[in-house]
Amino acid sequence: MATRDIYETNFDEDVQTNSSPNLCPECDGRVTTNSVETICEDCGLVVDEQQIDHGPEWRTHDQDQRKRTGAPLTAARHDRGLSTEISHGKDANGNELSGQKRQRLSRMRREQIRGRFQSKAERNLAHGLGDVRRIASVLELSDSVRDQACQLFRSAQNEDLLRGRSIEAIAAASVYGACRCNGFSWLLGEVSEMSRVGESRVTNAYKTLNEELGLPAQPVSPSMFVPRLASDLECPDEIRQRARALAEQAEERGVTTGVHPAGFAAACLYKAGQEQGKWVTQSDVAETGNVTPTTVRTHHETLDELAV
DNA sequence: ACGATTATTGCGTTCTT
DNA sequence: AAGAAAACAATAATCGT
Repeated sequence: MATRDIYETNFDEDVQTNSSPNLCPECDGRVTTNSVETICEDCGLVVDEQQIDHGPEWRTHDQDQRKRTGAPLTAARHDRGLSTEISHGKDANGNELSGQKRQRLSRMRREQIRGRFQSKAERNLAHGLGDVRRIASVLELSDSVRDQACQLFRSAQNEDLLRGRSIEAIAAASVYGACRCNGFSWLLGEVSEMSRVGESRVTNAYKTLNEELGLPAQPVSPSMFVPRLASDLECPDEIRQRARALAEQAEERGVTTGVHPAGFAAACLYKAGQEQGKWVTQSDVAETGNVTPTTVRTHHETLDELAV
């Protein structure tokens, strides 16, 4: 049951939009398509961007599934890596084999290795996608974002990014990456809390994910964080919108780089409240934003300077 | 509760080996 | 190229009003 669940996919109309041109419109150079975007090899121009839609990989995976013949291998491979090797050339007594038998043995060896490899990969995949789905449901992400996270995990596995890392770390990083690419305000620490691995592992995993896959990820901005804090505080719409405007102004002037988005968003909500007569205290917004009143004060000052 | 001052943490850079 | 370390910015803690 879990298996069926894992292999479900959204094969909607948005998958087959990859009618990417073969030549770069700028310099007529060759273009290559990686898992995220299509770029020109000569000038580096991004010809086509995919929104973390790794549809083609589904297809190849499906083809692999169909190509594999014989009984289901799933439950059959519990060898824990202690696997059988089929040797070359000689039989068990060291005698030479006939050509026909050598051919058969060669074929068997090929099949066995292939089956072993696939079962390992699929175990990882099933485990990882399970984690992805679990974390995504805890964070109450939409199905489309969750599926993007699943695609990210598949890409990570295809790119051989799992070796040396734990599956759960990659899974959490995939979820976080999907959040970042869709403008969600979950922080890495919050996502990693949902997994059973340390935050540093998830950080590492996300870092390599970002580098190797070239995610179109944008940093969590304070303005993105305002709605979340506002709903936690049950804030009036008017103040929320004003706070968001404040945050966007500050971002445009470039004073929010490097600051904790929650801290700055909290300061914006505080200032918006002040403008409408007192609404909440510094410590209140600070608490819901998981920052200290000191941080709120600091950013409140910079907001005041901006308004002058 | 807010403001000011000091302490701590985290993180990108730089310097070594 | 990988690791250590000095330096800086952001955040937290503490105290005073």
